[in-house]
Amino acid sequence: MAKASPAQGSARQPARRSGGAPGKPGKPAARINDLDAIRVKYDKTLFWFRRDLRHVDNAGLYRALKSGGQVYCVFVFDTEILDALSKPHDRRVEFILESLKPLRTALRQAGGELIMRHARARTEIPKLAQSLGVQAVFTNEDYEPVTNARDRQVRHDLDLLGIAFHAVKDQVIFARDEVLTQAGKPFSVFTPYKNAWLKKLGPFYLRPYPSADYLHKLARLEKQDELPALEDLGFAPTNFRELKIGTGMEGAADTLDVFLDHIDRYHDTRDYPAVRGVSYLSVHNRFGTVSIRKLAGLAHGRRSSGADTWLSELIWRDFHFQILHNFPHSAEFCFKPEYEGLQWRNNEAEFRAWCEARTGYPIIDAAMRQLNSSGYMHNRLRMIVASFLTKDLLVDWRWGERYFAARLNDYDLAANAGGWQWAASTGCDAQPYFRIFNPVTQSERFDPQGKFIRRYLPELARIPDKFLHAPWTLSPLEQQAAGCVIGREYPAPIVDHAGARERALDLFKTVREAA
DNA sequence: TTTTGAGTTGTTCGA
DNA sequence: GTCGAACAACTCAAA
Repeated sequence: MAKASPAQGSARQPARRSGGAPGKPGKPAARINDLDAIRVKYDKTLFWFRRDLRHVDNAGLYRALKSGGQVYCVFVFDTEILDALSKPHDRRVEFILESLKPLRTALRQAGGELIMRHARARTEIPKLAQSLGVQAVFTNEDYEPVTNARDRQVRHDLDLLGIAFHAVKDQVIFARDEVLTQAGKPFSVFTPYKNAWLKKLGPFYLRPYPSADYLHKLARLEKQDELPALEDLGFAPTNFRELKIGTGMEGAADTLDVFLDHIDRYHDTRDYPAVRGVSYLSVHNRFGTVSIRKLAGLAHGRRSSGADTWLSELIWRDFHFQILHNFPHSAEFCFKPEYEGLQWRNNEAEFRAWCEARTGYPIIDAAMRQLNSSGYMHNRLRMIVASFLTKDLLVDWRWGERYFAARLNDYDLAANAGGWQWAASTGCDAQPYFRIFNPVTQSERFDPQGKFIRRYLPELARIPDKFLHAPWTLSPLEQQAAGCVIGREYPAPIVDHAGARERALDLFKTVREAA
């Protein structure tokens, strides 16, 4: 790698780069994605871990290590984030804690240390940077409005202290404005975005950042920070341990190994929640315990229909990130403004029934039990329950989005809001409003033997397969025989789908006519 | 500027 | 049971 003097190319020297005026679309600050573009040298830097809990192939950590002498590492349990969670039960806090342990071990084995803080990150980072006497803070960039605002403030406050702030692309292949239409505008339709994404992809973008090769540059610390206990953070244990979710890089690697055995069948098996068809890597993507470059590289190199379909899902992830960045209102408002006029029914009791798995539709209730008991829900089921809430019950997609936000281990604002708006037909590239999932048909098609339903709804164990998807169609006598009387052991359907479908079509029609 | 082709994941109805 | 059409035109992106 060519060594460049700090003076070289000072016009685009990242240390002096401004954060950009908030709200002003203009030209985004340049990002350093180039392995050879590291020009600025520092004596001491601080690397701030966030949703990138790995020391291998970590772009920001690599840049920090290559940029100078000693690198301190910190993880902040950000009270601004933790206080927004519903305490005291949140499996994600446990996932993070468990993933920090091996990360810290790896840093220690290389002679470094992971500084731990439980504080407001936006004030703690400048404070820590100053007390350590570093010249720069490195981190991997985030794409959500709230984290963007936090990072702008950190950048500003560090600037006042004369400390540089470098936010590096790490969690996506292409960020923000890297894939644009020929007119230079962001895509809002997935397929042309995907085509442009694939066209732009080259080995360069899949190359790993060899951060692990430079850990000898980690700064030594006299004092070792203890990991906070769950209770110190204001949380109590959940059933997280029983779930046996692999954590840290090792958990991600194990999960990936299993997936690679069946990735070529992904296209054919991914829609069946009773089958191990999907990757189960979403939580690792969320917390960065695996590198997206590694995943995309594996999928791209595989050349099977299964791998291609899975790569599409990874591209969807980038797509949602860039949509949120370019259309930040879409996290809270309908992407298509005319749909703000929808008169949602928003019946609280029906919403509670949906949350608590009491809708009387087995596939919906089984899915919601999976979510409530594990923090995970199969992708096909996410679509089915989202369609049911927004179309059958006519509950505002934001209610469902917030509920998922509170429960999903892999929750990510960009993908979650995008997915809900897709299901509600209010989003960019959403499904047509008349495409309304039939919960019984979907159940019959994707859980034909009811294996998934029976796993989560033992009260339906003895209902014959044929009737499992719509148990109310069983005669009262047969219900008795199966030990499951509708209205007693299992609720009657909260709504008649055929009628609800007509109701939804009418409602969406009023908006279209008003537009 | 105009034209053209295409658009994640579905359902229902009637022949 | 199988198949095509209707659902609704509309907007995006590229040529």
